[in-house]
Amino acid sequence: MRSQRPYHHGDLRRALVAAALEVIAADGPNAVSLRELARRVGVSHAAPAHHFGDRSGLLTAVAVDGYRLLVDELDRATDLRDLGGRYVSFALTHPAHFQVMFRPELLDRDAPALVAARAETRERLERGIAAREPDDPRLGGLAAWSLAHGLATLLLTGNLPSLEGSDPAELFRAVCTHPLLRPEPER
Amino acid sequence: MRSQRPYHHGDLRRALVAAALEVIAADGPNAVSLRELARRVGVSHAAPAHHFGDRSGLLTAVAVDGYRLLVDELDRATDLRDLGGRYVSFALTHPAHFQVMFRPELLDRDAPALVAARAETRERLERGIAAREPDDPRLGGLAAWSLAHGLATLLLTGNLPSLEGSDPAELFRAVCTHPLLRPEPER
DNA sequence: AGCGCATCTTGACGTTGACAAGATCTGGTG
DNA sequence: CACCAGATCTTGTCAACGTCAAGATGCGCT
Repeated sequence: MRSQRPYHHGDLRRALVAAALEVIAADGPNAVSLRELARRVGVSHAAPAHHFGDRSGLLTAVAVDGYRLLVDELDRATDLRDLGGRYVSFALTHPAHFQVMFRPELLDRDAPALVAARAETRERLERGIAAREPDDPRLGGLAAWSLAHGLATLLLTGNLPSLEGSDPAELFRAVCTHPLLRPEPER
Repeated sequence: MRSQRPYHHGDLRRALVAAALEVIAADGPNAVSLRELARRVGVSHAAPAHHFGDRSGLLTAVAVDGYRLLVDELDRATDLRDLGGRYVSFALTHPAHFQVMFRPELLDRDAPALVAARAETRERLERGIAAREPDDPRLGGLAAWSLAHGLATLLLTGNLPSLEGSDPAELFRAVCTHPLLRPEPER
């Protein structure tokens, strides 16, 4: 935040990620342009390339950042239902991160930092499931994750306009409890 | 499929949508370039603009196409669980359509054809819910839609590699029945 | 036969991602 | 303290893209 910009920005990498998050939150990930981010931050058009290689490198950094935040959030969960609530809540408080995290074609799929961050997240989810459903965590995990992820995605894509203002965690809890998801009665 | 291309293509609109679907299925929606589609189809670089206006117009046409196909599929459903199964199944057999349908920032949100197609789809979903849960279809619908949509999305984004080959409808049925989603016992 | 309009082409402009080569600064070694 | 190696950033360039404007072509209706 200096009036005269020195030759070295000092914290360019972080600044670019922050700028990218703003753009994504406003207009989605495809609106992200390396050149415009550079302009916003006040560096030359090719400066971002040095830190991220290319566009997908930048978005990968955003995704990694997101996975780290999500892990922090999930670590605070007390039980499985709370875990799901926090998952949905994270998606809505960090929509830019969440979108990028689940758009693999935008990312460097095999970047070590990304696979590590993803593995860490998955471990948290599996741990939450295993605590509740020790016998067959696979199917249970799938059910819980699908429900939370679907709710989050539908909310984020504007498909549930009537629920726009609701508390996401509360919503997940309600949906989770709904009798509809119980096994169908024999007919 | 003629050796000499006449001045008028004859079915350019449909051909462009088909080409777009190929590209999307291969590399995602951002990989769609009007110029490359034109090249594939054998017309000049500005021909697509006449039919779709701009890029988002083309993708909107793809989305509308997708909603129509989805409606056709959902109309075949016998009960609610079948409806969900068909939803997930559609997502995996028409991944290109599905992706675009749920990426609002790529579309002309208010295009009449789009809002009509979307309304028609939503009506099918609500009808399926109301048949099972006549009292409070809102929450039940949310639960079922979230579960189906989440499962579909996780499968499509490669987050469930171990389930890659499975039958989607079968998966939905299993997930739907899983006791995890029953109300938690009092503690 | 001929006209109007939808369809398609050609050409141009500004923007972007990516690459290459050079400028500037920083931290550590002598 | 002098100085160098490498990290950081700039400048210049290229092909590709979306979009617009203006012109060419041919279909179908009268």
